[in-house]
Amino acid sequence: MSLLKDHITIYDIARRAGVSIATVSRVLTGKENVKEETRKKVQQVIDECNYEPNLIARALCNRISNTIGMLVEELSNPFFVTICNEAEVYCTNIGYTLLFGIINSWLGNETELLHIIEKRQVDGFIFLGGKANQINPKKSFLDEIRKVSKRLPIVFINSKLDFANCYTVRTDERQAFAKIVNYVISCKHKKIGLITGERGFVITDEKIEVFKEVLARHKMPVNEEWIVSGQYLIDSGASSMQQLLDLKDRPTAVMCTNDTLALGAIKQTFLAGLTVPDDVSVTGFDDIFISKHFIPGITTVKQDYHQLAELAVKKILSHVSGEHCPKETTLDAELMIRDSCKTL
Amino acid sequence: MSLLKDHITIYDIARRAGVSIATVSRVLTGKENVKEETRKKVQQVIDECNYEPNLIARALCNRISNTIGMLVEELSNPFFVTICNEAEVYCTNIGYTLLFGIINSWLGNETELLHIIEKRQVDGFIFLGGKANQINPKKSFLDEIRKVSKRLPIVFINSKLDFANCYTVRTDERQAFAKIVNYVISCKHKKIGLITGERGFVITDEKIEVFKEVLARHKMPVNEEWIVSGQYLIDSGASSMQQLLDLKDRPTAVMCTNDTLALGAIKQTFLAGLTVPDDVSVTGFDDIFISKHFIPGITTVKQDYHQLAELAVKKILSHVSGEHCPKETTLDAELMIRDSCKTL
DNA sequence: TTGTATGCGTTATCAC
DNA sequence: GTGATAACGCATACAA
Repeated sequence: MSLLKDHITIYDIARRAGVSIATVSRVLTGKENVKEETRKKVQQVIDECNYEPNLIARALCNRISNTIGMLVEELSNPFFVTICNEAEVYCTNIGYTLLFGIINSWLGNETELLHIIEKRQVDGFIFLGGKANQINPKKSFLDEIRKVSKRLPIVFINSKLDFANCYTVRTDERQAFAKIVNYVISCKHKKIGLITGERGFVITDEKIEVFKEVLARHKMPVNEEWIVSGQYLIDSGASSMQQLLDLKDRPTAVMCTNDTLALGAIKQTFLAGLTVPDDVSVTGFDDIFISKHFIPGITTVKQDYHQLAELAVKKILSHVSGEHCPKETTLDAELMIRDSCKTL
Repeated sequence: MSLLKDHITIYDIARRAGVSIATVSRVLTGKENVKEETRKKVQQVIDECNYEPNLIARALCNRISNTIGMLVEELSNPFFVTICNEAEVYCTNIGYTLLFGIINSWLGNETELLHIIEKRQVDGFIFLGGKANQINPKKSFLDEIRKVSKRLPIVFINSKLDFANCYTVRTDERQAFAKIVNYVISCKHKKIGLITGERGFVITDEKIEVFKEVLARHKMPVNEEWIVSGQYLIDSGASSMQQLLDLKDRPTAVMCTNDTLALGAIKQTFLAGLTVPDDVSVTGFDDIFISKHFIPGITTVKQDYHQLAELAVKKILSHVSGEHCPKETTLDAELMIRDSCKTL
């Protein structure tokens, strides 16, 4: 039985210091005035005892837990992990703690996971991926989000739901993808293919739109046969690529809507006995950590992971402390030119 | 001000159901007897109101938070992430929540991070990597762990510290590494090199020992020049490989103490104009997700991520509930033969 | 400047 | 089988 943790409490400190618990609490929070002399004495006792306030008790008392729920689609995706990492580090530094919920791995549904975490009295939620990323989320999901958002602030990373206390931090993916499409075109490619993940998601459909728009702007025809959609998995990227390679008239450059797909596409190209970028150029999106180490280094677009994460947390904090903060913040992305796409 | 969350409490339920809060609490916990009729009535009100008990209050009352602190060295390492993912999912399913602390990214030191998390009244700690993995951790660190372990159970994944409430779940890395060394030898390689991460860590030094032992058992001489140590980073694996390639008499197979190093080693081999496995064979350890997708697929050893994570959590639970549980559990690993190591 | 008393939302120990 | 009531550890309004 380890229940008996016989922790030191504020009462112990008060007794040893010869003051009331109110005074101890005052030096703890540092908000109210305490005579310097007594403050010192109390602080000394605190140090001697290695006393640490019980954050659970404090949370119950304050109705603020200094805790944020983070619902992330999939930790196995390097893009998501990096953001979680950044968010976690930032939170730790400001005395917050993240409670993670991993959507895809959880057997129940997304809103159920939301409730499980909400029971722990988080001060807000951050959404990264998941249903919030769908073009047309189910009404039941939207209703639930709307209800929760009445109680707590919610921040969406790279997606957007327009309810009262909902915020968004996102990369301007339209602009970012336009950037890389333009780059590929500038490499003199006339026959450009596109491999995507699941349709019906913002991160997919937006890029398909942009792809077509930019080609149109350059008076280049869009060959629908060269746009192949699958899932956001390496194997899916591979099979999509094979599909393109099998074409009689195949593209000289294949763009992918994320790096995971590009990884699969490049792999498949090699397996087919061809080389990237000599036989076919490939590009990605996100700049996950392995992209610069892959062979060849993947030309892609780098999102500002750090800002994405930090701003998401900051929006929650602002909301909680009653400060005004913009509902939506958009970030730029950077084109990372490496070796997987060559100039013809 | 969102402080006013006007949550529904157990009092509201009690009032609406016409019973006392004690009765509501009874149906909530389900431990004590309640007349079926009143139980139904109360449950109905609970459902109608979508009432969810406040876990913060419950934790304060029970002195059990249903929360576990997980200190992980580095979330950017795919090996660690996978374990965290597994642990998180298992915890969610049993009503627990993990509080992560990311050691390397945290500016302070490891024990400070430990205290930050302990303030949240976690029921135990899981350590993954970090100083616990060192062969000779500093005394100050050991003292701190010993102190904390008097209050809370601690589980080490793939490392071991021998204090009262400390547990260990680990892959038998000695046996596992011996397995792959034997495999490489069985591929007729006579000249085998070894690339490692930082010395002074269990995961490194143990493998070096095993490497030498197995070679000796096969009456093969150990060439110290072929053992090159660096850090557990892709770039380090790359530069170590270059060092080996620069040798007049170089090995035909290069083993790495983890997959990250193998990634770098293979990359560098290609950059040097050579190919894996035709010019040099390479092996890894851990089987991170990208290893099977790399070109060539990396021959490596797969740890049982799922068991590693689940058993760690279970040991905490057992300890908390006063059940006996073995101090140490050892798991087997599986040799994953792919394409990066060929038979001569 | 400091102390007393109350509340935060539960669970658990008593009585009844 | 059920209902008061006292913890749990802290912050704070109000008094002194």
